[in-house]
Amino acid sequence: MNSNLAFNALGDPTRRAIFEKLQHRPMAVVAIADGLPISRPAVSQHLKVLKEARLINLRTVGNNNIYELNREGILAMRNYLDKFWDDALMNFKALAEQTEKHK
Amino acid sequence: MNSNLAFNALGDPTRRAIFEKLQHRPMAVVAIADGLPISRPAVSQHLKVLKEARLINLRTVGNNNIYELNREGILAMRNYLDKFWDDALMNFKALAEQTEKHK
DNA sequence: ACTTACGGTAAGTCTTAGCTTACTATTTAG
DNA sequence: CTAAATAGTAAGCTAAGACTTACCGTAAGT
Repeated sequence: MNSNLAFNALGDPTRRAIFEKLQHRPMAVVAIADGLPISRPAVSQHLKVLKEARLINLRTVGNNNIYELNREGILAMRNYLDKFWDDALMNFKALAEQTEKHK
Repeated sequence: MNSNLAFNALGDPTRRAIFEKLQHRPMAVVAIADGLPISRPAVSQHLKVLKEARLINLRTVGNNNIYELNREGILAMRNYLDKFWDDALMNFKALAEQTEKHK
């Protein structure tokens, strides 16, 4: 699973802030950078990481680069956590049965 | 929501490795460190971060500190992603309607 | 009691990654 | 056609955090 990149991407608070900004609407880079306490190039670098993690998509309109959420990566993370917890329950159940048998 | 700590915690690849080890069964610190390419104290430090993020729990048995997954933090992350995507869809829908009206 | 195993904390080092400034390219506006 | 606006990349700095060694406590076994 390559949720690895996604977890890594959302591990940074600034990237989470950008991510949550894009929840409201797709935005151009300048708009994303507006309000954030870092420079515009720094934002570009964060966007690159989020894009490679498949958490956001790029759509170019003229000279504007519009970024928007990418359903794919977000649901992949959700599914990872779902499966993770399900598998954990399975393992714990198997472990409990084994311990029981061992008596 | 303080999934912030959780996302931060899982942002590190070593901590993800520890997290996934604990998926199989609860383990003592020495067992967790076994196989990992870092020292035992380093593992302790990672465990502290995971614990503060409510992703794992500590259970002391004699001189053994047994760590195990914490349902609370894991489901909190899952719910965060769920709600995040649902809200995004709502926003996009509202945005589309507004744009339509504007014609 | 003494020793061994477990494991958390402190202090210090060093690498990584996040940031800035500077530069370049492209596109739209006037 | 020139100017202004958008945005990505490069190079270099710096601070954060991941790691190590050393140390200390506590519990269990002999």
